[in-house]
Amino acid sequence: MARIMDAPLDTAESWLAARGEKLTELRREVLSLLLANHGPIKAYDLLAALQKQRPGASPPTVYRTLDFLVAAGIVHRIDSLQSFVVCPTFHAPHQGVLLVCERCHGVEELDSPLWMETMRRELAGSGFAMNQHELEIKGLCRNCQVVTV
Amino acid sequence: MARIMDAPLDTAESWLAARGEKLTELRREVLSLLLANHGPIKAYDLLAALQKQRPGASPPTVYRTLDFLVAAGIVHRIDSLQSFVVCPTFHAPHQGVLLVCERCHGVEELDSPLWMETMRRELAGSGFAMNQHELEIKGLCRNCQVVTV
DNA sequence: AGCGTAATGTAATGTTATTACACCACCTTC
DNA sequence: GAAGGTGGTGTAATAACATTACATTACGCT
Ligand SMILES: [Zn+2]
Ligand SMILES: [Zn+2]
Ligand SMILES: [Zn+2]
Ligand SMILES: [Zn+2]
Repeated sequence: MARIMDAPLDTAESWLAARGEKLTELRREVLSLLLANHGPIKAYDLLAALQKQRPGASPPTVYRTLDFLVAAGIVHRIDSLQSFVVCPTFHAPHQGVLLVCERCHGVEELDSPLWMETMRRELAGSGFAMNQHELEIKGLCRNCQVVTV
Repeated sequence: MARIMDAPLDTAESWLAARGEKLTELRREVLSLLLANHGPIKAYDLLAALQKQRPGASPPTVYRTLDFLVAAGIVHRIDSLQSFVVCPTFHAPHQGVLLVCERCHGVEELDSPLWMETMRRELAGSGFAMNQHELEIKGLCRNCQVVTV
């Protein structure tokens, strides 16, 4: 059961262990649901899914777990969608750019440290210290550019 | 009274007229409050301010007006702060980058079309059509870099 | 066993945003 | 100048998103 999800979960477990933290049963369930969703999910949708297997789950249950996973770098919060998505490369140091489609609400993560470094330098010139971990760019994904509707 | 605010309001009026839209009394009051605030303001804080001079104001009053002003390009919504800020250069075509300080929640708008064009091109390479009007970058402003607290 | 900290449960509340429908002002057309 | 359409606003209710505060449990350590 859920065999296909084991690898990322195990990776998360080691990743957390290296930080002195634990992937508890609750966290495992939440992360599993996040992975199963493919793409960003809203906190309350996640809560609804979680409640199917853990009836007592409440908003704090899911928000606490999300906060933890976000702090650990395993999950990213997408401000423009008020949603959460698993980072595809959380186990490796990276400077991801989150490409958020304004039409289908899909999110793609592009790792381009070189590009980020350029931006960082440009902005430093105007006295602003960019946070290199969570850059969110809105636009249209490849699919959504075609359809105008 | 409010003499200093007249110029931007008048500019907004002409700008809207050119689009076939009107700066009604309500919209004028809301925009005036936004201008008076300097920096981003939350919808419900704006509502509270508005209610002082317009007791019947309710959430739809302010959200409708904000939606209108955002659509007209006069106001920007800051996703990461769930706040709204007047665009300092709405009357001129521009491609602003919103530099959002994660500590003091200040927002600075940097107009750098050249830089934006570079980004647009880079991203187009990966099939993503960036929205050039609302790029939001998180980080620390000049003041907040000093203090670590 | 006794203690301290991390994790979770639970109830209530706070904050942000939308829906639905009523009403009015204004403009156009007949 | 009545009828009808549109845009703008009023009002009530509710939905959606997030946090606080406190109780309880799990678990490693002495
Ligand atoms: Zn990532
Ligand atoms: Zn899309
Ligand atoms: Zn602007
Ligand atoms: Zn600052």
